[in-house]
Amino acid sequence: MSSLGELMGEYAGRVALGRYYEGQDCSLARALELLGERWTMLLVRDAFYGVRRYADFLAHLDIPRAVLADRLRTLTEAGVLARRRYSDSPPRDEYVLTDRGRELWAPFYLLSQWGERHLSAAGPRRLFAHADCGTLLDPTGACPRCGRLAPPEEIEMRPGPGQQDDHRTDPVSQALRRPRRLLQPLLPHHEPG
Amino acid sequence: MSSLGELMGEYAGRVALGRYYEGQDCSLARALELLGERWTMLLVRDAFYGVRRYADFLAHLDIPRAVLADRLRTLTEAGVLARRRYSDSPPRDEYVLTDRGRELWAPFYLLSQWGERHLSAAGPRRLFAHADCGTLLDPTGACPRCGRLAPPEEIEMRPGPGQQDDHRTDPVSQALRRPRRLLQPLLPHHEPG
DNA sequence: CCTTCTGGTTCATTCACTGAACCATGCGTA
DNA sequence: TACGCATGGTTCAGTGAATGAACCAGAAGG
Repeated sequence: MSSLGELMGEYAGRVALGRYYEGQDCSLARALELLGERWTMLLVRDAFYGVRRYADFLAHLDIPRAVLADRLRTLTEAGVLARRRYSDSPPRDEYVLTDRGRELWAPFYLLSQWGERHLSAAGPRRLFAHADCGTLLDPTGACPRCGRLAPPEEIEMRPGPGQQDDHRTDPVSQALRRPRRLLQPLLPHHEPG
Repeated sequence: MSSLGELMGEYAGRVALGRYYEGQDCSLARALELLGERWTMLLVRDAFYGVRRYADFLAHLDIPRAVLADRLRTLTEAGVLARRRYSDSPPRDEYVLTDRGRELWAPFYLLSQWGERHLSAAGPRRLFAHADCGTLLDPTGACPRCGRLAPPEEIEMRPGPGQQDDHRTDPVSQALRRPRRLLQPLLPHHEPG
């Protein structure tokens, strides 16, 4: 349906509706053609939280199956996610963030913090701390103690005071309410790669 | 059609399709309900570039008029943009970023830089420099010389080597190809209040 | 009175998302 | 061998949102 080559190449006059911003010669428009469709950013967010499997995305997002399959395909073709086999005897694949995908942490964190400040009635639902030293990150995503931006691998997510607003009962949501390191697989179902 | 109150309040079971992510108890989902619709983020980007008037957004974005009117209404109700009268004798209004809107600079800049690194074939189309000292910003949006994040008011935008890929001929695009301070009105049409 | 500028609204068409049903593979076990 | 089930999809009719062209209205200006 869509490939990175198509995304980076010439597509003058080809598609007029939907995901493309043809006339916009702008890198933000390019990023939004990939990430700006409905559900896509939430899917990447879940990947940071450790969700890796089709069924787990489905349980946590209430996303239509067809849309989920399409988004996983698009993000994989764009090199944001990688599809990886973690089991052979039942053949099972998982989707994990690539380096390119992990670089999205900072913009996602900042956008989320903006939403927290301006659109959330209760307090923060999730808190993010630098796992190495236990210090809560500042609104820019930096660790105040270490004085540098914390990469997602070093971040621990904890429930915050607004967590009570989370009414979801699926197993994925329950797992995500416990303190956990970002990018770590959600459940000890398997030992990846 | 939508208000900030509606956005922040309870809307359990009310809307199932379109812009809302009902089941998602997450501040990123809240932010995306407001900003994640088609065209909305590009509109905010243009506001950072100094675009303020309906006709100028229209000329620069090739956005359907009905969608533009809807997005301006939604962003204004959410307090991201403010509608301001800048002329009485022909009554004219403009849309300017509020404090809340200007806080979106950092996430937008980071997302745009990500797109620049991974989805743009040519070099950067636009360069951003700290106007006070003339130094180019680093990929996090900080001024390497001053050692701090540059707020949008202090940023100058200049054409970069990838600028040649910009084929737009409308007056707004032409104005945006010249070096300019962010948030400053696009054309000296008027002296805003 | 006629035209232009600006900032919209209306509406038929087209496209994307939704949700429910269905399908295929590969175990596990009886 | 059959049955059941977990996983990861595809198909498709129905719905809602985006598109784009046409139309509209207020206020100058000539």
